[in-house]
Amino acid sequence: MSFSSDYPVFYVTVDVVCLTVRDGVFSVLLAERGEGEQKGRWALPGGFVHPDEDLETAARRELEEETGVRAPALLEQLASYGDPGRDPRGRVVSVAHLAVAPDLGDATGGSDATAAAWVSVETALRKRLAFDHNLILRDGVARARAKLEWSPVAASFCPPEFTVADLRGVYEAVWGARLDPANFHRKATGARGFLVPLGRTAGGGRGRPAQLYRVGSATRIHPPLTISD
Amino acid sequence: MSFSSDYPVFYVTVDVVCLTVRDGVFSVLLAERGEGEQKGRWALPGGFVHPDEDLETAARRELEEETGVRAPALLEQLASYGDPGRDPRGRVVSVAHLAVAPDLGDATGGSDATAAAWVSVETALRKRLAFDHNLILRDGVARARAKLEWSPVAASFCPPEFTVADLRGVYEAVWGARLDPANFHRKATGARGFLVPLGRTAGGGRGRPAQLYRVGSATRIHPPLTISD
DNA sequence: ATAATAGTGTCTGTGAGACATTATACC
DNA sequence: GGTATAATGTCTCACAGACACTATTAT
Repeated sequence: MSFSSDYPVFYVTVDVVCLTVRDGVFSVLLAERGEGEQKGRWALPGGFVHPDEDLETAARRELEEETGVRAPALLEQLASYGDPGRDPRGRVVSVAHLAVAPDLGDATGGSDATAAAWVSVETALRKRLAFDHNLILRDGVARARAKLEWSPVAASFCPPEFTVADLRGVYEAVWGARLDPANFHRKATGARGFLVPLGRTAGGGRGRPAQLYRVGSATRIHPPLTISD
Repeated sequence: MSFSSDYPVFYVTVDVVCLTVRDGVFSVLLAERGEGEQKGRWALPGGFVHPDEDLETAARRELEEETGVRAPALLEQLASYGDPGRDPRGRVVSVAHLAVAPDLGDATGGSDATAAAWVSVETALRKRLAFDHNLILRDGVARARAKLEWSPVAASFCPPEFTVADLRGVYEAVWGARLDPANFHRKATGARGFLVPLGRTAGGGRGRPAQLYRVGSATRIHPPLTISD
């Protein structure tokens, strides 16, 4: 280091808003805090960035260590939270990330034996989470809802092969709205580069079997799937 | 502080991508670095966050100290940049901000006597800026271009009272595209809550005098002003 | 009058939403 | 056949883009 010793010093953490849809319920991954500050309170998974680690790597590592969730389909930076006093132990800036995963079943907890659980977003927002994690969660949820309109992020909530009805279920759960199946089908399959048909059908349903798709390479879906005004 | 002494320690800075439109040219505010690291190279204005200051306040302070620009019409967080090695002096995380200001005339430089100048975005992106500021600038420009579609941010590039032609000039400069004046007029004035007519006209132009407007209270413009496909 | 810019009208194509209709499975 | 879901077709309305046209100023 070549900074003089009177430069202000900070601690930097990452926190992860990890979202999924489980049985039609829009859910977020929470970890119960063990020993130390805010013990026993629920919080977003996260922790201190290591000295030689970039921010995204730290987010991925903390997510797995605290909750056992590996390799989410999407992980991107959300925003940073650095108000003085947001952590009573010192000056901590947290770089929050947004992760999206398909339904992975119950959370097992991570290698450091903290408890982890999927909680419905509605419930989580009503809880009193640790630090400023209510604010971070609100921002993450808002980002996810907005991104559904113009990005293929909905497919990140689904397994690699999925039906149009699966995808519609994601939109309905995240937006908390009912969508017309017929119009949704036409719009989703018509958005260029969004869905790639696999030529096979899904079994197990009650009616006519649905085509299977995988997500295409487009980074924006066009025209966007607008949430009804 | 109650962290044990072996927690990793970081320095936290803010950098500001401050954008404007000057005589039809989409421009960014750069500062020439004085003594110290990367001396003589152009950089985004920014600096270290003070111990008791929140991030947005720090961004506002650094912008004024280094360039003399006060109270931009918009200042919001952009993203954080924290790769190990992005600053050779130590582990520095920079929280970048996006600012938008109307044309303020030539930059005078700030109280600490560094040089500051408005540079066309095109030129700035071709320069080799300090640290990872080329990346930050790219991200800021992309954010601004995207926000024009659905937010009233274009008005932040204008003085408090402006004409529809002024506003169109912002879109054309930022997007680098020509827009049909007739259709733009209909869309801009038709977007609910975007423009508030003042009932007065602007003088000085060559043709029929244009109505003056101020920006409305809407946070999203609807329907959006889409950039032509 | 001419030029220049502001602002409106009109036409056409695309897409959204409502909803009817057909297709294909299980019971 | 009855029911459930997938997928397509049809109709109407709103809006985007192209562009003709009118309005109001300066020279």
